[in-house]
Amino acid sequence: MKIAQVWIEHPVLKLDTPFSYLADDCAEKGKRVLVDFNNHQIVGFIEDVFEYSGTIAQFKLEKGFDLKPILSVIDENPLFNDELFDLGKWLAYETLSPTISCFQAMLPAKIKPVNNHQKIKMEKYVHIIKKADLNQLTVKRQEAYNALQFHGEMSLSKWRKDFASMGIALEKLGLVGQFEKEAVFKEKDNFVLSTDLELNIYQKHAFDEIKNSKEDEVILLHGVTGSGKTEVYLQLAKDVVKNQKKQVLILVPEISLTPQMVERVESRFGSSVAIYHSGLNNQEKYEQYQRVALNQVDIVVGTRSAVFMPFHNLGLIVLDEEHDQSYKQESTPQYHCRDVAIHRAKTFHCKVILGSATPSLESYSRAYKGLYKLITMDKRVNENKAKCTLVNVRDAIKRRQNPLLSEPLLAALKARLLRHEQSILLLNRRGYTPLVRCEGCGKTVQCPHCDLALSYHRHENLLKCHVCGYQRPLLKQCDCGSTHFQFGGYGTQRLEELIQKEFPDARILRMDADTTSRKGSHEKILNQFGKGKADILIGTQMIAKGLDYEKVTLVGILNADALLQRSDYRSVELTFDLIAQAAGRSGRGNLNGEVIIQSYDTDHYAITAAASADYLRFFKEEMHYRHVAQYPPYSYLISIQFSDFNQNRCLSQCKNFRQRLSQDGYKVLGPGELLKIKDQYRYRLVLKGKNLQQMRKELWEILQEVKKERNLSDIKIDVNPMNLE
DNA sequence: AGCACGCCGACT
DNA sequence: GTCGGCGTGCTC
Repeated sequence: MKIAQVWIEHPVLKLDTPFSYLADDCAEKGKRVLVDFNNHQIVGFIEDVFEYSGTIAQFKLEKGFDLKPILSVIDENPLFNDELFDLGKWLAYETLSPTISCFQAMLPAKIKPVNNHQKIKMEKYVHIIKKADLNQLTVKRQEAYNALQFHGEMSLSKWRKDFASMGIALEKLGLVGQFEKEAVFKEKDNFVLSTDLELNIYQKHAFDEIKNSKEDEVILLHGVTGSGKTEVYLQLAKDVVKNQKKQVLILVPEISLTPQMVERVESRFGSSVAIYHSGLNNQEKYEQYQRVALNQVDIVVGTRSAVFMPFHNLGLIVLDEEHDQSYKQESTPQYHCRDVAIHRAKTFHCKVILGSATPSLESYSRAYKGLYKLITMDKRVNENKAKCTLVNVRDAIKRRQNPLLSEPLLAALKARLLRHEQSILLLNRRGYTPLVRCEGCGKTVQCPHCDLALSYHRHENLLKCHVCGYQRPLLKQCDCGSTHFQFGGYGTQRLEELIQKEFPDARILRMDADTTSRKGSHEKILNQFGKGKADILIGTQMIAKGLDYEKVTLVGILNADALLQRSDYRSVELTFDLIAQAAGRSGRGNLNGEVIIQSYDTDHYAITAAASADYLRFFKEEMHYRHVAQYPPYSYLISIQFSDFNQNRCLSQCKNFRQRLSQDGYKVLGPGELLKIKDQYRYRLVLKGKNLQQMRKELWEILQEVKKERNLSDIKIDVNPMNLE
């Protein structure tokens, strides 16, 4: 008899092990199955199938549990080949997360091995089921019959449209029958194809260097904003597709997968492109996934999860804006897209290009050490550079100017309005005011579920928690009896109001989590701005990246050092990235750009280096601090976070866990108390050491033991966490 | 996480 | 007598 090892999605998967079921011949590695588990029908994923020579009774004697049969095998063909299967197993160990969660993350929603699996959309088709004697048909019916015979099959809708009543007649005669088929992606055919742009000498140099590099090399392409990296990617991609007959994967952050970008790739490669991003619905994602699985596309452009596409023969991976935070998945499995890309490239023996104007310190230091090949492009294509002005907010306040809109910024805005040019203002805080304080008792209004202040949103007259989403109306009276509240700080809503007051005629668009909550509203706002329907775009960090509008000649960064005040070891790097990226939005066209940076601290190297677009200076300064504190890239971190509504249990389990760690070759920081979120108390340990493999191995072994215990607080592991706030 | 099993209190 | 309270333990 055959026994299948099946991964299931169930809380007992805390012990990350597959369960055994009695299998039939259809059962095969990589297929989904329906099984009975504790009187529940659930979906599982087959790890492997093996022959067992004994009986069920003998099996029970040997292993101590009964064997139930697989109820049904869901898939006709395995969802994974060996490469993808191994990738999933590798990912589970790499991120120390449940194997089934990795398989789930790798597949589009329609075919995830989850319990409430979805229906795949079917479409009706017609084909000939009985050969006709043409002489017995009218001329019109013959036409319809011949057309169908020529095509073999036709979608029912096209059949009905083209041959209406004749079609129905043929069906009634029993000559033509309907059948169902999976809906497939309808290819567009109206591509406006364009040819390659001519590369300048810097682009040509980069192109040649990459083309001539070793087969499985990782290349860091450090190119300033506007240096024309995309054109280099596209021409390399074309080379791989045309000359090597292999596929290319281009990964981009969510935010930069704009219609402009899609258009650009499609104009080069036409219908052989698959686009994969969060804007697609589940059916569309499934269709794109199938196109890749069936080897129908040469190029995939997609966000993080596209790194798991079922390629057959991958020839190149491009990871654009490689420093971008959105490449890290913040829910289980907490993988970094870059790590997966590099791992897959190794199995396919293909090159990886990491591109960025502000590379992550990890990547740049590896390139610096020679582990990656470093290629630099430091000239903008249009050769002009934005003029950068630093405004010290302290001085502005002394001169009785508005701390949010200093005189130089107001003057610059006014000038753009007069010249009909556009401006972008970045304020990394949404809402009206981030703080509401009672004047009677002096308390700030807190979220009842989190250790955080509620933000005031004036349009809806609501107080909102930006972490858990809790909201309530602003009460007229505080518990202490006072009816006076003080509104502190500035959010994007208040900024919008302020600017409208200053410039009553200006057309303003605001883009933040509040105005983009509905699907597609993001694109809508950008589209309007792109078409020149607004003069000023106000937004949070979501407007800092990727936008490329010719008419934008002013970028204002209003609270440049807000991020610096965070305690996180990465906050300086984030500040630099944000400012450098935002500044890169100005003067993309032929007009000269200007950037105004307002900050309390105008001497901090993250701000001055970003203002002068000096990555290397920033890199050296920041590496010095990382070295002193032994933070990445000088060490590796693993965060172990405990959360529980019971504070004592949470803390004691955290402490217990710490006891188990040998601290051999690494340090343990903590338990550190984190802010309460959604009524969950949180404590965290952080491992810090140079030997990641060894830390991971020990942690894996401890987790195997710990997870056998009952009444466990929730444990979340993050290998190489991107933030430690 | 569910859900059965089990052993004690107050009810038609 | 028995209905049901929720502590405990198990799931191929």
